[in-house]
Amino acid sequence: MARERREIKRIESAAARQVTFSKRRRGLFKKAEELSVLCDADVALIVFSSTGKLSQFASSSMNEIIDKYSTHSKNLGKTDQPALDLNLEHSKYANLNDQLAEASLRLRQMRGEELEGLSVDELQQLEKNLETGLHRVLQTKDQQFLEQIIELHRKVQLIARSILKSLF
Amino acid sequence: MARERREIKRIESAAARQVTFSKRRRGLFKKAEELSVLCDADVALIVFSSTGKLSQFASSSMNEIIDKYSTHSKNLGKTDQPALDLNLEHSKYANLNDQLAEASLRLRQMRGEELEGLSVDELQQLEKNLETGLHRVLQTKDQQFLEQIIELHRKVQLIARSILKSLF
DNA sequence: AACTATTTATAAGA
DNA sequence: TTCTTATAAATAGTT
Repeated sequence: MARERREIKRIESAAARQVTFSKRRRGLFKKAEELSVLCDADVALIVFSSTGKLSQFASSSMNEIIDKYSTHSKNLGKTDQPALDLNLEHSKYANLNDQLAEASLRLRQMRGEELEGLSVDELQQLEKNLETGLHRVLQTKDQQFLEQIIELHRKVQLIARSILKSLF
Repeated sequence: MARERREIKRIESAAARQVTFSKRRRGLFKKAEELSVLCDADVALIVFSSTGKLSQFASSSMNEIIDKYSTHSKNLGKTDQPALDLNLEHSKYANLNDQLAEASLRLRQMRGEELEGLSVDELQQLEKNLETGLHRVLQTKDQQFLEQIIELHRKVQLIARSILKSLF
């Protein structure tokens, strides 16, 4: 909604994604609050950024709304109630475990390990990711070197000046 | 945002409130989805109209997000923890969560994102890992190409033989 | 539900 | 991150 229309798909650049996230999150929370006030609605909004940071809004109490939600959606549910909490705890844990296993595998594969099961297409995707990553790392490293050189230059000049001053 | 600016306070007329609720609810859900897609965020939105009707949106699974929310907010929470087991469960869970966050960060860094905090030494280590990984991926890909070529050769020969046989 | 005059949100740039 | 500004999008009141 601005200088240019933006297609609704994942923003690849992490920096741009972060900027857009900040701006749109603010807008979304504002609209959520406005809806709750204008229309006397009960609204809960939970947002986790891609880096895992939590933001939340609740027009009343978050727990209250979540409870209300659970009751509502349970009406259409099928799970019998006895060990629901335990099951939930367990599946939560198992799910997280799965995600961790997945992430570890990806990491090992980026290090060139456990490539046996991958198709040629998957290998090529991996290659592309590695090349992009390598390119960005090199760029960042160069940038840091450059900054250090500039800083050193600055210091040398300062020293030179103070020597000159002390001489005359 | 239209013919006239509307003050953000409860709309007294039930009819007008209902109309505005419909329009704004649609807008809010659209924005919630856009944020989740554009910024790769996990978003959950629960709305109860003033008449008690439920609408919901979740970028992944509502239960999953609510679980994640519960764990997060428990970290800063005040609720007294009656059972020791729950604490144990929770710290296990939190620990796993930390590990996952760590793995995700490493993955993003291998893709060349979030390099800002890294020292030159860390960047060089990352570069070395990427080069090693890339080298191994290329080797594996070549290997697979080679195997496919050999397999094709074998098949061609089989076909050639059977054609020869059928001719004589 | 459709139509627009306006207000708001926001993408890009600084 | 914050500000600015041109433009896209949402929406209040009307039909």
